[in-house]
Amino acid sequence: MQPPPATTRADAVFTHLRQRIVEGQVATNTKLSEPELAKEYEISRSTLRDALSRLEGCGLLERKANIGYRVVTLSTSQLLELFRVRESLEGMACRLAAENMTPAQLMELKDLLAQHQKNESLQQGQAYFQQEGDLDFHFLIVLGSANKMLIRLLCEELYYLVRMYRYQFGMASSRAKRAFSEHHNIIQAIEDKDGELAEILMRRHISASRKNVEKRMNTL
Amino acid sequence: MQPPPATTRADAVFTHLRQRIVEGQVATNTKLSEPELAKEYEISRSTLRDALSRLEGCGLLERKANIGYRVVTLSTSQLLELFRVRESLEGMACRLAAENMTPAQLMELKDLLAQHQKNESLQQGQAYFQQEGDLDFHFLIVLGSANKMLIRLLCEELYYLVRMYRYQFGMASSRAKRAFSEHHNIIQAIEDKDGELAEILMRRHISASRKNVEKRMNTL
DNA sequence: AACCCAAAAATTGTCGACAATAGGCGTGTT
DNA sequence: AACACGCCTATTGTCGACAATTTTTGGGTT
Repeated sequence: MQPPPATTRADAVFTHLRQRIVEGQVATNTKLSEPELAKEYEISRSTLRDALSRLEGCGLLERKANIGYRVVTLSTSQLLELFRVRESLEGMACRLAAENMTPAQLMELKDLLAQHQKNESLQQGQAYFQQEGDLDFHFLIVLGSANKMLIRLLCEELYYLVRMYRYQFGMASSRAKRAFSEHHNIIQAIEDKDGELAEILMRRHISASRKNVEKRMNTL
Repeated sequence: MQPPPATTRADAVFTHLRQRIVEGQVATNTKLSEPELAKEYEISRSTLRDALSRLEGCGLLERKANIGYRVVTLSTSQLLELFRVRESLEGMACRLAAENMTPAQLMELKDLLAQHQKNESLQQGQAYFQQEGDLDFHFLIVLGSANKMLIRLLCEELYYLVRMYRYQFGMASSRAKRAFSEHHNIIQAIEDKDGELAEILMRRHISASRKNVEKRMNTL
């Protein structure tokens, strides 16, 4: 079930660079020098460019003709834009998950929630794990939608951006407790096969996150 | 306001190939031979690969390591998946358009509708123009959302797929008249700055299209 | 000192060739 | 005849070098 261990050099560099960018080891808005990066990875520029073009496809890099690649900038306004996109897409994903999720997938989802509850009762301050766990939760629901296009858009494109924002803005969630209970209600709606409600709850869940960020932004 | 006339060779080939694929001149599910295509366009494989990787980013090509690029297959199930994605994304875009559209953009949108009305009253059977016109309508609304991420997802990725399906499945719309009136109501909601209603109407509009396709599929 | 212009340096775009992998073909065995 | 194995061919992955464009640098003028 693991992703195959990078059959090609470009693939390995792609994966590695993606992690570096997401974790902020390559600062946002940095212009990438192809000769420099190629030398660093000890590959040719062709191979590197292959990797870079894929990163562009993930929305992590931007490219201008005759100028080069640049790491995307994470502005607060774009973060809010991302929330809007997630609200709509994940809302739909949740509706479809309620209709299409297999019992095995649902069980996995409930296990994850139970695990979160344990973790939460053990340690309150582990914002990092909670955040990754939150993303796992959303991930499983998207997979449950059984809509390949939705899965590709969210899991292979937008979620890397989401992780990038979380790493760099590090929003320790004061919302953790409430978010957990929202997760619980969402699962209940899915279990009841109530797609309409599931969508509404997911949209509110993400919208509440967005408003939380907006509020935090305004106080700065 | 035109897109700049393809600064680079790869860009020109990208644009040209994209049109060929969208219009079905390169059949779906075709495996692309890099040497062959490079020879046809009289460019090197490197340049071609640059163009191909961008087409992959548009969702028009799929790539497997050590095997190559292949034109995506358009199945009816994937068409229905695409409708679901559009329903959620364009619903959100329409809500945001109601909030953010500039008066100039709104006027442009109303002009487009008026033009459609003239065309429709003149010639009924011009399904092709009606379809492109329909896409223009949706296009303008997405632009009005003022959400760059939404605009990129819809206008630079999904709409090429939409056009591809329309070319190949050629669904002459028996829904044209109703769709037109739905467009009218959507504009009204936007003009009233009623984002909530605008979203609902757009979702219904796309959902109705989806159901129309589903119905047609079942009769085959 | 600020500005503009030209030459130089560096970077991206493009090319053709070699290496590694996948697919097809023929042979041999059961 | 069907299947398995190994070779051969074709395609993709990777490389280094050249061409075109951009950026920097330096000098000259106002």
